Amino acid sequence: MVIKNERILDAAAMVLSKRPDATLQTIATAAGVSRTTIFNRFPTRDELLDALAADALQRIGSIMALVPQEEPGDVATVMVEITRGLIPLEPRTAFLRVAPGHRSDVDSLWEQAVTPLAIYIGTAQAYGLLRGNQPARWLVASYIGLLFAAWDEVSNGELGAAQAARLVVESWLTGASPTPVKKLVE
Amino acid sequence: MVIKNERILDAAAMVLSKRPDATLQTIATAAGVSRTTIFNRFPTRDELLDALAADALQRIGSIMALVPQEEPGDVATVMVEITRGLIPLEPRTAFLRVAPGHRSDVDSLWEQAVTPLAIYIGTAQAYGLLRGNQPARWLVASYIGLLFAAWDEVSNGELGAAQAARLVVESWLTGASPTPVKKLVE
DNA sequence: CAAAAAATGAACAAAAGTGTTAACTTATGA
DNA sequence: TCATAAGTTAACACTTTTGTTCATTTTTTG
Repeated sequence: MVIKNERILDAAAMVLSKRPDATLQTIATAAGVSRTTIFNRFPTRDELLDALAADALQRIGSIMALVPQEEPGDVATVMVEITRGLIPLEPRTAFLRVAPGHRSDVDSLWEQAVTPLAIYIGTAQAYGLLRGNQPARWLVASYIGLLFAAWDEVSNGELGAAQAARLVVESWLTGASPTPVKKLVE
Repeated sequence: MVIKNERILDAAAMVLSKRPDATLQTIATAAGVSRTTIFNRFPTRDELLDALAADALQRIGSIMALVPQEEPGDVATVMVEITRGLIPLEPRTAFLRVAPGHRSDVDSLWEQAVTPLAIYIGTAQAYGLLRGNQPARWLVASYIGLLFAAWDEVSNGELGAAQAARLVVESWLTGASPTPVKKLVE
């Protein structure tokens, strides 16, 4: 019954993203499961949080792994693709920004999950496809910042997933100024 | 001795931004103060958090209030100005993204603090100074997202305050593409 | 249908955190 | 310097949460 684990993780991710200090009872109720069952699956609270973080980072990593590592191709196309993949992850990953009590290596795991994107952005800069007068690190951070903003808007119901993905890439690439430099794909 | 209140709020903001579930003992230690003293100043934990949130939102609101409400002027200049004001607020405000247990009206107070910017952005759109094909709400959200990203980079020591402010506005206005539409002020 | 596996509820101990109180010490200022 | 205010330590009761145990019920599956 691995399926019930999913229900627990699902509920935990949802509840914790709103209340990082939520109790196991709250999570159990949200999962439609008794508190004892959670302890059967995850011996301690921390292990639940670990599993949750590992799962979330794995999901993010597997999307990030889709970016090409050799030739950068068309940046807009690539970014739209991964953004479309990342946006729907929100329910299971948004808590990462918030929930405490994780293992301390969460930061380095995050860094690791994002590495393919960082490499890609560095390469694209080298090809002159992204501006060279900003640190590659900032280009990554700003993209993630926009992704988080989009996650919020989607979870608020202010944006749909497809629209959000488009806005993130549009904003990240061409900003808020009128008459963008070039048209985005699609 | 209002000054000691400041030390407590300072420490609380710092500690809570890293660990939203930090105990009062942790905060007290970080403030170099005994736990009892905190209770003398703030009768309950929630009241401390309330005071902290109110202070943080007031700081943000007072910077946001600087944007012109009539003629939009030069958007880049305006955005650089408020961003320069917002970046240094990080130590006292970053916890807002994270710390739970606040009064439930924190969201609406946040909305309220950001309203001047939202109005400004709407006006600038109407003047054709910002792209019209994105919801004003997203233009606000994306700016905030970039601001948060910059807060992180500054608190990591990856960026200096001045550099961060410049990057936020540059990214928000013109994005990551090469050959920006127009040069930013300064 | 019957056996096995899993989930539940209830009760309990242990730990951690909040909030209170009181006696003691340090700082402040008239 | 003396009186007052403020801060500290220590102890305590209370509450909440975690984690455990076990008897009972439900679900799965052969």
